[in-house]
Amino acid sequence: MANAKKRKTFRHGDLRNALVASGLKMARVGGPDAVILREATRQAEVSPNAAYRHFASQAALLDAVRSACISKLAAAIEEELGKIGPGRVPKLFARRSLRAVGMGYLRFAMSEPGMFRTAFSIPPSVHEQNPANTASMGLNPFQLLSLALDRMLDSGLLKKKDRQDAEYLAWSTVHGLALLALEGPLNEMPHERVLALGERLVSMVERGLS
Amino acid sequence: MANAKKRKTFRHGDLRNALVASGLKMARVGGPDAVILREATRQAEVSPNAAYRHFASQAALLDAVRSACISKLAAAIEEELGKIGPGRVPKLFARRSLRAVGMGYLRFAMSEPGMFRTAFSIPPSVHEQNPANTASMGLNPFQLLSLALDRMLDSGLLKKKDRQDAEYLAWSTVHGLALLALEGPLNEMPHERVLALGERLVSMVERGLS
DNA sequence: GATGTAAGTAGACACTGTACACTTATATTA
DNA sequence: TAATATAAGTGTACAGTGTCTACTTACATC
Repeated sequence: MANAKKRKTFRHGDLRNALVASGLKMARVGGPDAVILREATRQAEVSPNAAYRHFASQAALLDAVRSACISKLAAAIEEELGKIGPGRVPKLFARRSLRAVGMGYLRFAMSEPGMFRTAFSIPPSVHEQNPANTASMGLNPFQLLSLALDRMLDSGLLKKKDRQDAEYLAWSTVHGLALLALEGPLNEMPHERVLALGERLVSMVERGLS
Repeated sequence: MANAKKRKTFRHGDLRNALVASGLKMARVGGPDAVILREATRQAEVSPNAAYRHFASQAALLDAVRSACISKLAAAIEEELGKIGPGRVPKLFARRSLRAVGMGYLRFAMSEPGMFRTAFSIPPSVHEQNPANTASMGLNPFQLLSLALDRMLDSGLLKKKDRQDAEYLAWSTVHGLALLALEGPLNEMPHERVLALGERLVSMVERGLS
């Protein structure tokens, strides 16, 4: 935890990354409101104002932390996608893709609530292609969802007229459940039950979209 | 805005309500984070610590403000429910009820983002029957949704086996869309378009639930 | 009319973000 | 190599926040 090596040089060397790492740690534990600039500098054993050489404000630091969180989310979804086979039967493949995205999203929300809340705490533009938001496939969570929906379309499970804006409909459902469970009235519901609801939810989307 | 009558008595007389009213005003403009205790006391022309005679902490004040927000949401949903007729045709009535609840919810979120965000900023228990959360029908938003779903069940639109926990599924969808639009990546989407998506979403729920 | 108590005030403290002026050591250049 | 420009640190200070402790005021009650 504590940076073992006491800095002997005047320069820190990697302060920006150190601050983001500390911020991410705080976000993980307490969500966006827990990302506190002074604490980050404290952990880096640096004066508070040193942060201002790398971030214009604590909001800017939080921005960087948020990107890191979104990237972790993308990674979680990718992992879920990776679990399904190569997809010889198109319709099955498409259905499993959609399910993987939805459940990967929910599972991340349940296991990393702080990061999840941070990821969505402040409006980043959907279409902004921030490389920091992606994982190994180079796609952000939204784009991974689009991918799954395209598979639905290609396999004939989704009609062309229903494809438009389907991202938003699907996204709304899992995002809503995640937030109700994390910082909403369902926060006392056990995670397994939330995930079970998630399964029903994804099924509902599958049936309801077309 | 400014309380015209300068208090001549030592006692304020109605400080608790004044603080909640100020808090509500702040929440309306800036969401939960804008509810600032000292500012509330300032508006009431009272010393900061006077608040502590009525609230144990600023979190307690925020709690009261949140309840007020939830109550406003319930009122908005009730209004939407009131617009549909007395319901001679059961299935039509049920469908319209569900739609009214969903769209009332979304419309409130779009027109009163600050209050909406405040309403869901911190976990209140679902089942706690706080009278402060209800409007004229004595039902909180969740219970209004249950009512609509019961109408679906009674009219035969929903099978008994699908009725269980259907609240959570339906709620997730509109809640998710609302938050994506308010403080999520869809915050640049025009409100009319969000509401249009909402219509599709409610249809999806209707088809997907059963 | 004395007195207990609810509702206010006064002052202090730790914590936050951040502005301004300063210093230090590295990088660039003459 | 020596001079210097600059990036990356420090120190001090300030306003704003929530909240603790001790004091005061005036209403209610006996």
